[in-house]
Amino acid sequence: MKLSARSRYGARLLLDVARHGQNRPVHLTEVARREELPLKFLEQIAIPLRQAGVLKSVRGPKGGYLLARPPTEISLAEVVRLLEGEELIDCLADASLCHRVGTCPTRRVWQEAGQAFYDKLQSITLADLLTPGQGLWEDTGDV
Amino acid sequence: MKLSARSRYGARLLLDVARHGQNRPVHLTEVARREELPLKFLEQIAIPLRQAGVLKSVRGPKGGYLLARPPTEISLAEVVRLLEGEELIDCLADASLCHRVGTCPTRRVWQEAGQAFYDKLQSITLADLLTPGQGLWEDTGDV
DNA sequence: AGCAAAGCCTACTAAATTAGTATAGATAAT
DNA sequence: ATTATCTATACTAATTTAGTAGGCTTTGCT
Repeated sequence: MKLSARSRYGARLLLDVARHGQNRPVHLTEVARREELPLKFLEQIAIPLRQAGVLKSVRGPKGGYLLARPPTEISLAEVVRLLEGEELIDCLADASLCHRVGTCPTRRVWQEAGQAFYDKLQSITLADLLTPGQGLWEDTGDV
Repeated sequence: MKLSARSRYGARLLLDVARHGQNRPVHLTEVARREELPLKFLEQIAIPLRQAGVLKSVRGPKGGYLLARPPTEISLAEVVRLLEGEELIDCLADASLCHRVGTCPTRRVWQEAGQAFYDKLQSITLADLLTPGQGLWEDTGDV
């Protein structure tokens, strides 16, 4: 149970685009350099984010990526869900995997824990990460 | 990001021991049969649970496992932490993996989300799973 | 028109993790 | 003693994740 590099890199990609894409498209070569992440991997990560309407792209020279929406309207939950593959728990993703579906009391537990995870991410937007120090979410958990 | 079979099986193992280990040790052969799980895998899972004082064992014939504490005092968080390997996020587990540690605003997000996940599991005990339908935690989330 | 800089897409490979098996040993009831 | 059970380590196979490669498409610039 590890958060994948796709999600981690995806968040950093979006953050980088948010920071540098105010007035112009940001190309991935830049992001790869600044964030020290592999370009080809970033290209793969950008695609579902664009398809889902989180990023928008400009093709051709001087092209690149921009946020498709204001950073206040992009939650981390959306990003992780797109990149992580929806379901955290196998026996929830595919009921046929386990014929105990109807009675197994543990399924419910996993479902709730996964929900709690995503609920927390839902409450954090890109904008919160752009202005650290005065964040809305800074006071919610003592870790 | 998937919950591992170890955690899922571990929870079922404990539940089975809780149900059948009232008056006698439960041996893993039984559990394997009832829960349709591989015996050898269960043996591996039982070890850290015993070492952590969640299960206790009786060796020799008529031996088996018992809960080391009442089911009200065994939270799912403890079980998952023992079986899953502590940290959900690589760059939190080992700071040397990323030299941006000091400044990267995303680390904090992952930390909080992981915390939310474990907080939810912390609130659910084995006892809650033993008495479904009137559960303390049944009303907390609408999924 | 044509070159070059970008994104787009698919397929492949390598590394790591997870799931499960095998084998050998320790302990204790009978 | 024998046998049923837990204990421990090492191994293997399957799956997933991370990353690479190559070629295609679009479009600004000259």
